[in-house]
Amino acid sequence: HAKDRHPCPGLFPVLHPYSTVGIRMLINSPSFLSEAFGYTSSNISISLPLGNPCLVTPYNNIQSSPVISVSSGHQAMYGGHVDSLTSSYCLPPIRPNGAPALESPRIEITPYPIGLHSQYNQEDETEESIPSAKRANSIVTLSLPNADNYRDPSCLSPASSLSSRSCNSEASSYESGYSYNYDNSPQNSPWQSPCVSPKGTAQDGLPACTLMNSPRHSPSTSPRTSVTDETWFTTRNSRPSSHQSYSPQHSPTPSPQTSPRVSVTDETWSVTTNQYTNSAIVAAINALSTDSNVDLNDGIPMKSRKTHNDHSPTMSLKVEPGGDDGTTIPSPLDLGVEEFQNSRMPFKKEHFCGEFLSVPQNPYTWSKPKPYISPSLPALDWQLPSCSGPYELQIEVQPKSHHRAHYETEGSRGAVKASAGGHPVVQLHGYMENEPLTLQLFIGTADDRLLRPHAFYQVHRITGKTVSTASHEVMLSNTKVLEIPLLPENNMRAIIDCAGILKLRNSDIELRKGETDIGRKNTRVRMVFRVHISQPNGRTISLQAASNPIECSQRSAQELPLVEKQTLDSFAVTGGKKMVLNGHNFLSDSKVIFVEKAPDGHHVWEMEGKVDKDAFKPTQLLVEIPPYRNQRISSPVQVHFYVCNGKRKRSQYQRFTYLPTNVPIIKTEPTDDYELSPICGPVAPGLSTVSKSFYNQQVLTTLMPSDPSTCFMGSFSSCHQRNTVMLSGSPTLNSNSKLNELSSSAYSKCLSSIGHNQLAGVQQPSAGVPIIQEVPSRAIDVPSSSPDQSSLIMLQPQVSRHLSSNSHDLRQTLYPNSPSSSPVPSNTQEAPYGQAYSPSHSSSSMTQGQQHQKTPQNSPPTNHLGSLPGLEEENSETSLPVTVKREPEELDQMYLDDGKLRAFSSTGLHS
DNA sequence: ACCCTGGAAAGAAAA
DNA sequence: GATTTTCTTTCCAGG
Repeated sequence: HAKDRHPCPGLFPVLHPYSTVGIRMLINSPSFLSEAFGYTSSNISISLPLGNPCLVTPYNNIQSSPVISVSSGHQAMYGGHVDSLTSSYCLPPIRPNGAPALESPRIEITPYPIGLHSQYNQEDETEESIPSAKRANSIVTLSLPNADNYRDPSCLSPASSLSSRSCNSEASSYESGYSYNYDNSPQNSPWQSPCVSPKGTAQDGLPACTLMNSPRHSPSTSPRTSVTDETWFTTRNSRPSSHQSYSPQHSPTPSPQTSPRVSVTDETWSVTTNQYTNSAIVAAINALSTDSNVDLNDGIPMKSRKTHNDHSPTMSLKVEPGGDDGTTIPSPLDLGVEEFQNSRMPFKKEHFCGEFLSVPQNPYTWSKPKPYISPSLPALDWQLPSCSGPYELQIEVQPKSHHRAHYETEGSRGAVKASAGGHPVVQLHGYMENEPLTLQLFIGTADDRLLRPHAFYQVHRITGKTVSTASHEVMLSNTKVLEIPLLPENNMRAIIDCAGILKLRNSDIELRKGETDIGRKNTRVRMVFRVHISQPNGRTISLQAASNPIECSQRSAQELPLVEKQTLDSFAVTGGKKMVLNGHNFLSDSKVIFVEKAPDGHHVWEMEGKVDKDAFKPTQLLVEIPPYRNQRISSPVQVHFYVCNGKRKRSQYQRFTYLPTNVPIIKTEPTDDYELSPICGPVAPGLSTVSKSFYNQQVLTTLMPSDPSTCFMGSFSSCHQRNTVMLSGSPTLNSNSKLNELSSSAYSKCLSSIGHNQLAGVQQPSAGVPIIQEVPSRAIDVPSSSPDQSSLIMLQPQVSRHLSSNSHDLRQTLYPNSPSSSPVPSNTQEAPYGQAYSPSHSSSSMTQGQQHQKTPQNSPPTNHLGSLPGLEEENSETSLPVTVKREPEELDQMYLDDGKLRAFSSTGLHS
């Protein structure tokens, strides 16, 4: 029935005729998986339009069997699978205290048609066939904006948001990658969303649960459907934002392959590579461990935005100019909805029906279990090493330090370029197989905290004659990921000329339910590249490399001083030597300020270096290193400096190390430091060593505690252990250095996951949620005094102290340009943040521990990140004093309260 | 007819 | 609470 009537069957909610099919698909399809995860992690609420009988039926079915299993499966996954994870990252030990909590997954059915509404609405708009009643329902809720993907999935009703996500990203990715199994089932789509067990088979309980929410899914799955999706998006978008190039995956056929160079066709590419699968998996994982918590459960966004409301009704689609490549089929987004439909609808329908039916029939389609087998791909906010075993993912050519991102209301501002002209280049070394891989690219943060997807920026796919590299988009959680083929024939090297950067309006993102970051002055990003390499043993090695920071705001790029290079990384405490700084936006009266900060953020010392005004150039400064405050340090002291053009025009902190005079000045210090980074990624030429090392170090400190007992307890420790086991067990990861990396990543993951959990707990207090239960307990506990929390507390305190202790000025000093202005670390990242930022003893100890484990090469001679030699050097040179930082009160607030306001207050803005 | 861009006005938010 | 600054987002216009 649906099929006949609707051009876009996928959108159509009615399932029963195919209910069986739909279920099947759910189970098998990766997309489901992801979705399932997403749901699992967060509360699952299914919103049914009561008025709609059709829908009800399907739902019922779903609920009966599949649904319940979902949660359980989830757990199973966590508990059991973790150990067996193939990839190098570690899964967060999500397992709640006892399993029981999870046991009863709940699905809430809300009376109002929230979830569906959005989709339905669109349909309505698009198609008249939908029953009026239905429409009415849906319409009511539809207010949410479309582009939710980016903006606030959270804002959307739970169902809708989920669906949207899954559709966009994971599902789509699968499509392309795996045969079109999914394509066909427009109808599934709605059901798909829910669940698929990661392992396909495995998880005992994991049957799929199907939520119907996402009408979109279906669409996305099938190429043509994509049209609908796009349509959907467009319609929904409050603004013309249309650009968001959602389309990518939508058009399976169209995909990237078009590029001349790449011989690979979509199918080849995707199929050959498991990547897609991976991405799906990743998405799933993300949903689970990461984002899902945040957005899902709350169905309706607490905060409503004006923008959203406006649009819903409008169909105005922004039309993207053309299909990506000439070859590719225009994606729905690209075409106006109508246009698209006209051109494709017929095709779609047929296709749809046919495919849909066929899917179930063809057992083989589902046969590809690989994805399921290794369901775990690291979430995007996990910290991954850039090299492992023989493999190394390297950014051969770094992007320019400035790239003006475009708004949705603008046209594209082109691809990110390299500073020397041309475009960034990424290469995977050590890969000898003949199978192409997929290089993933997303826009990550460049602040002081751990790398994670940037909430306010998205990678934007650039296409056209000038673009030589094929690519296609996938949405993972709220992050758009560009997938680029890495071909053996190209030496596993890719020229990234197909990636631009889209800026999302701060107001849109900040309204997201789980978003704690603020967009203001948070304009620096990094291009993050990932590759997942399947090993013969079934494992998957995931590598990641992040570019140098890229300033994306027009204004900042024009005004803020930027240090790209410094000729000295360290010098004797006596100072006096001149150092050349290369960068941008230097003024004749620019000042170079050296500062030393205490772990708590206080400025222990601040000194201006003499700038040689005669030698001044807009891109170069000559500064004399000032003498350190303490001429008798016995070990190197880490300080920072920044270029200041005025009150609020400061560069980021650059690292500098003062060396004891009695010790020969070895410049290797910084280098070592740099190398230390868990991310063994080599520094790309032209990189700002300083910044790079800084980042790396952060990660290191944060992520690689050698002694878990010291820093992490409870869940953390367990995580640690688990990781260790995994690592040792994995052949590929045997090298010490690798271990480090892995462990670090594992840690980070753990941390981040914790953060998420907390977040979830905080923000998603809703009792009804099954999956989240674990989260809440943990999250809530943290602030309280439970042993396990110690770890958190340690981390937290630093953070809070850090922030709180600083007066306004301090804060600024600490985080000059960085988003830091948003003192509030997202819950998710707080722990790491704290550690990373203010190296505490614990962190240092961690480092040491690391050293033991690690290869000598990696261990820096002395890396007193946390200690203040100047102050404590006397006694603590070797043995780092253990300082327990606590600010329970603040912590409590931070964790317990949600919202930025809280964070702010607790962070000491008030101070 | 577009796509890029650089500029900059108009708005919004923070100081 | 008013005013000034700073930063963001939307527009324009030229290549």
